[in-house]
Amino acid sequence: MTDISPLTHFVRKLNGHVDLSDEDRAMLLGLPYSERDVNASAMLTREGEAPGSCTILVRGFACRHKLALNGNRQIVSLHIPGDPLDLQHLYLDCADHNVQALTRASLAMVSRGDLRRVAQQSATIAQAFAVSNLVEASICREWVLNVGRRSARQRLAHLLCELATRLERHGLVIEGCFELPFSQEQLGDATGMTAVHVNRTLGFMEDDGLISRKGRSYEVPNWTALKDEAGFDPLYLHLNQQGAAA
Amino acid sequence: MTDISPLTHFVRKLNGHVDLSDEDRAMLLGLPYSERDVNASAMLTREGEAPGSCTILVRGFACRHKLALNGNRQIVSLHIPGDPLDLQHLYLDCADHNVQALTRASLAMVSRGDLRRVAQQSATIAQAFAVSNLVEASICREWVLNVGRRSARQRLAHLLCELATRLERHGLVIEGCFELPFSQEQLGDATGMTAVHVNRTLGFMEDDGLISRKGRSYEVPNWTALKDEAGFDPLYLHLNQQGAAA
DNA sequence: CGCCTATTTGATAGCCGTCAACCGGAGTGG
DNA sequence: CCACTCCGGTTGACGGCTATCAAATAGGCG
Repeated sequence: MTDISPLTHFVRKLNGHVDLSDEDRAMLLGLPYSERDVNASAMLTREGEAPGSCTILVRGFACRHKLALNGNRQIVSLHIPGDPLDLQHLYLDCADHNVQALTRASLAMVSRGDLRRVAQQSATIAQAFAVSNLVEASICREWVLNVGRRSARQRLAHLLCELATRLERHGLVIEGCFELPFSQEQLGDATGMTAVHVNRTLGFMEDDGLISRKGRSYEVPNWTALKDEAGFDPLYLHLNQQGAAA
Repeated sequence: MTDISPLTHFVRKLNGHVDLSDEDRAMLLGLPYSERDVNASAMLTREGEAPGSCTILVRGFACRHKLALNGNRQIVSLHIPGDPLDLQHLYLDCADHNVQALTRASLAMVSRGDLRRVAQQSATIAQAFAVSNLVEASICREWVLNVGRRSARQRLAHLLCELATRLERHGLVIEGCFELPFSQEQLGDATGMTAVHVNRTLGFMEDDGLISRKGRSYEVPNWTALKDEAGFDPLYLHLNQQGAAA
């Protein structure tokens, strides 16, 4: 398979969940899609809407978020290239959260009908979709733990571990360095903290040598130390089944 | 269908997610199962295990929970009669959380093979399983918001609203009264608070007339007031599609 | 009646939110 | 080229919500 299809990362992700056959991969890579570029902070879905087609994040970062009464925002998941952004709408008609781009992003729009079709033609693909949704749910459970029962420093450490692990699978971590194009306010919205406290806490973590930062790129000199600090166990990411090339 | 099958509540719940045909309901109610009674706080699944069969909660209450490094526990979901407890293990091999009974409970154990079979025979049932998992994920997202961005009082108010709404569908709320057989420590584990603070906060809510309590039974004199306090919008429960009798 | 658990209440400490100000870089327009 | 603006990051002071520690009370079950 050529590596230039916008769906490559998506297929690679699915292949990490189940063992796709060559035909499965071909079928997925052959899905008709239209590309769409959006600016940073573009709203992709609003709570209560019924999205028409399914979106796959090709380039850039996005999040799901919900709002409390007082306007406080809570990010409930972060998404990297290759992540489907509304696979759940194959089965649910109404969006229960907002989806928003965090950076400039490229999207591949695939029709629900076409996705349903490939899922009907291949039980393995259907299972891959199911697993994708279930892994998202597992990550969400870990976030409840993160936000509910860990200190500010542990929350951030854990988030960094998770994102690094997920990015690594797409080759986006090089020698412990990776780029997280999130503002500190966004990091706070993901961890249930204020931007000010994110700033301070990252500063302390840097003082302690857990991380080093330059702008929004992060370097982790000692992964073991960071993971121990966070209590990070990648089990919940369900990556055990290593997929090969897409 | 007779109303005495242990699977009745389960089928009714699925029927609330999709429109099951009469044959679908008959197929589900005809699933072979073995019943099992467990004591309060019995562990049903442990993180890291690979459950053999699927469990449906027939009577009593249960929860999923995870532990932080320091031993702090976070309950990530609460379950009432009719809820499947490991439907996700039709697709995932490894449990990413613990499942534990909170009261004495009756379980219906169904083999993964049998469940897979009915899902293959009826696309509607397969969809119902998918929706069940997705609704659980939606509830989990709401919990992230709850724990991350709401005050202690709002968290408890929201939890009460959610549980009352879910219980109501099974006829377990009578004139604003319902029974929540959870200790205050468990309520704290679900909302990211300590038992002491749960106690105080419930006391203040009672002082303010939002709820009244006798032991572990709760009465809500004014639902609108409680929902306003919590910022409760039942959209995320995806109950729009009202199922009829099971 | 006695044990054990859950609930309740009090006192204290600390993490984190809030408010506010300042700084720095990127983009814009004169 | 420089001034201006804006947004994000940084730092400080202060307060409040909630955790922690501790002890007393109540309730369930043998």
